[in-house]
Amino acid sequence: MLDIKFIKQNRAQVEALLSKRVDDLDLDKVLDLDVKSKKVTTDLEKLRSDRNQISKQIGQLKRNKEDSTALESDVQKINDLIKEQTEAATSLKENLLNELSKLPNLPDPRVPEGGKENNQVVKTYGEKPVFDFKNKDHVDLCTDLKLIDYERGVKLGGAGFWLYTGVGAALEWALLNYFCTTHFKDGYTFMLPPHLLLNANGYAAGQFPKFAGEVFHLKTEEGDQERFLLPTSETAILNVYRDEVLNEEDLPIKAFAYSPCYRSERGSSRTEERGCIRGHQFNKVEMFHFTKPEDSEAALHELIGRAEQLMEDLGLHYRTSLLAAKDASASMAITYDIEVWIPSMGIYKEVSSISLANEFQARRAKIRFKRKGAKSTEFLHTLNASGLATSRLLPAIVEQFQQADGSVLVPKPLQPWLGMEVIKLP
RNA sequence: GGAAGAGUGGCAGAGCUGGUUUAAUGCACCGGUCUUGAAAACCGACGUACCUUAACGGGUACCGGGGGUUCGAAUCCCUCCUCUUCCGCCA
Repeated sequence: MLDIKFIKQNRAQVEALLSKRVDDLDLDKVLDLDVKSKKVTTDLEKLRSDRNQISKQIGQLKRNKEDSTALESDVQKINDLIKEQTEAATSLKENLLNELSKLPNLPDPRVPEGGKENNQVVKTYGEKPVFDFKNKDHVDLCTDLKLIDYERGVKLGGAGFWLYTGVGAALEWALLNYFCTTHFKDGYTFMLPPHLLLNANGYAAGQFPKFAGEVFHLKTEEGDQERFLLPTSETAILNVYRDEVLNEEDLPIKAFAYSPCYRSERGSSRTEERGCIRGHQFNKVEMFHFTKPEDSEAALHELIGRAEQLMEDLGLHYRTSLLAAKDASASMAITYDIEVWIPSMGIYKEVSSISLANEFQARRAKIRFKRKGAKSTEFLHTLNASGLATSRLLPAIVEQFQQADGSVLVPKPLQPWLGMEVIKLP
């Protein structure tokens, strides 16, 4: 969420930046609501102040056994006004918050305008494999090698689910293990969060109300708190410190988590995304930083470097792009995507998204920190990066490393886990 | 699942028969005096958010969350959440 004060004081700048990602930008609405809301609030506080004062006088009169009925009826009148004003103030504040949370984050000046077509490739690693035989797509490869059972997966979970079996399950697990071990060794705090999150966490992360349709909601019995299945562990990690004030020396906090990601993906299934390119459940290791504002730029580069290193260790051909304003998530100031080459599709598919939110997420989740000796608190900066999403890597690995005889070479770092260098046809 | 108890400022802990308590007191932290320095002692400051003011300052809200009673709620009532202890069930 943006700071209404900042919008007020830097209107021209905010308009220039936001128009990169919003077409019909109209700041008048929020600014107007803010003025009205402040006016009503000030009036209301004055009334309350009056009431508090008179009530004290009543207390004094009562203690002295004197008559206070005149004052009591005065307060009664004030209370009627307070009731009216409270309703007005509440509704104005709600509207303001509502309008304010519709605004996306201010894009970083480096971010190109417009949509996808303006994404800038900033790095390419490796080369597209050239096959001197008829290469298969990952669905055929996974089926022939008995890595994934698509049909029985659908039997279990319905469309959009698959079942890892045998070496396939081991390969997926090896990837997750490799990533988690790497982050753990590098001093990141390992977190295994609950997969069912309270709705409050969805609001703080900005998923709700806008993207409420994209997650699985859990119907609960009356009286229970509403929960949803996490769409990414980013939602969980961000909320770990929700409503807290951290000390300067606690920062930076570098954490990572593994969880399946559950997404409803309504209306987004496409034939070219068969197999496990897009499903309702996929595995992802997520890195997260909470930093002081002055340290967030360095953290962004650390995260990009880490995600790229994992790709390079696996030997996969990929590219890194700086996303254009409209292609990136609205809460982020700047986002880089790492995309892996899927030979059968002839395109690159996202396996990591590395983003800097600045204080946008922290403001919404109320995560602050206090500098040593400082009087007041500041919002900290948050960054997140997949490191990495495995369910798209497995298809990339089998496709990029397939051999003429139908076997697949296992990337070096995974060989110890699997106990094999080649996955052969059964 | 059943029963009982409890949730107060960084921590501990009063207040909880409603109104001089603006949330006492202690500890911690911070500033100062003293000291060669430190400790001790003493003095002072010491929550968060928002509104208002050029500034000093003033105001409002917050005692787990929400709602209610009242002129007035940390204090009374309702409800939800969390924790502790005991019983039951259980991977």
